Amino acid sequence: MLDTKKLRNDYENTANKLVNRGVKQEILDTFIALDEKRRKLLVETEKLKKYRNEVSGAIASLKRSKEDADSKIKEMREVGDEIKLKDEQLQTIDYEIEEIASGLPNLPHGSVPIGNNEADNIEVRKWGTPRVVDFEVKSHWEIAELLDIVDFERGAKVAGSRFVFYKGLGARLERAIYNFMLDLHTGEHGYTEMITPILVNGESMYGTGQFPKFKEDVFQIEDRDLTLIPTAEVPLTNYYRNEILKEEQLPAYFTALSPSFRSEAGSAGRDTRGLIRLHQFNKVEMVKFSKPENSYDELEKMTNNAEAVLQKLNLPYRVLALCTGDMGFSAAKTYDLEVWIPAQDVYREISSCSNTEDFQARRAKIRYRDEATEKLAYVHTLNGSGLAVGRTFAAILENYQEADGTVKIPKVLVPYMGGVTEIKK
RNA sequence: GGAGAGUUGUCCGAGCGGCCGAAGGAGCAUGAUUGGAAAUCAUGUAGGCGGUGCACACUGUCUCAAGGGUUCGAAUCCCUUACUCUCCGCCA
Repeated sequence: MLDTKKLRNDYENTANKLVNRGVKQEILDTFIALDEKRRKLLVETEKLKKYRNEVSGAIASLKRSKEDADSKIKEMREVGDEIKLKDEQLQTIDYEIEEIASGLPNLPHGSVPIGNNEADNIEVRKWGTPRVVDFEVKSHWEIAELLDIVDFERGAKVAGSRFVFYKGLGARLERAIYNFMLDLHTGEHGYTEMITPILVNGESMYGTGQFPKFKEDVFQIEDRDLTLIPTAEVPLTNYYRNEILKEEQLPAYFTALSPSFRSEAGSAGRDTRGLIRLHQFNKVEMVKFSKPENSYDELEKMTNNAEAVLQKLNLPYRVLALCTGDMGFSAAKTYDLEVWIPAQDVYREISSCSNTEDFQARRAKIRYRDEATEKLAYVHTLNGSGLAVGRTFAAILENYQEADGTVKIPKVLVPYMGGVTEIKK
């Protein structure tokens, strides 16, 4: 949730930034008008309530001294009706305000490049050199089918399109990849491993910003307030929802492997083949809770943590700073990691690391007690993939393929593969 | 799934329809004491949304799981939902 006071107190500037992120000016104007209306009504209502409280007190003392209070009670009946009426009006306005406010995206950090779409993202750095080979590289799905380690057809039969079976050494490789990632983050980067609920309630989805705006992007359980998580960011960030943390608990680092479910509505025809865009995929997620003054350092560190995975796997990648037009709803700043996919001759997103500042914390009411000021303040929350496992699997197949389709296992994964050094036909 | 008990502040815990934003304790903060600490004593210690004010602040209102209801007035009575615990059933 945006701090809507910013809109009230610094309208010009804030509105500008929001318009840059695609919010319509009229919506903001409506918001301001409603906000003013609300405060006026609130003052009126509270005056009435004050009066009621005073008279109720008087009635109480009359009753105690056994005096007659009937006329006052009668009057208060009318005041009560009036209060009820105004409260209802207020509730309607509150609802309208909430509807607008909950749909407003986060404000970009000052360091975020201004731009409209992914073409305006800035490459921050590049790591590794794509391998030069003297044979025609195959796509990862060709390799996977050749080696019989991913079964796309039966995935479609059993569940539907965009679902797969990993099979044999394929399943083993997937498992090796995420165990490697988890060990790295817990062992060297200081994260606490979690296994989270995979179904969460609507309040959690609201807390991280998926609801109410992005309901059509997820799978929901019929007739129950349960949604399949689109990312472990949701349960991990909501872990501390409605809580007040002690300052010494910060920063807190969590990591979790989980399947992630995305309905991918609207992306029909894109990446229909292979492992890039599935309805269900594994992802190792990193989430941090930080004091506001440290959150941007934490973002850099988290991004480095994700990069470490790619470096140890020796997969070429680049880091992008997303521009204002390409960032997600909740983010104040985002770095995307893109891994080299040789068959398509492109870099493809494999991780996204964001600082949401207090945007999610405000929605999810995650605060801490600042010991210096003794005041409560919202924590900053960060999330990043460390990494998307399926896409890592695809990148390994493509970058480690031999002319005959054999795939060498990256050195760091061999122990996780029980000593297997290559997957061949 | 059935029956019962519960959910109060940072935590534990009391609470009669009005004098309850809420006893008591713990924790924390400040001060006294001490060479210093422990112990002891004293004082203070919720948040949301508004209003006035440059600000320190002052002030109104709301909040006792959530949402409704009864009432002049609800932590307290009624209803619904969620969660926790105990017993039974079922189950990996």
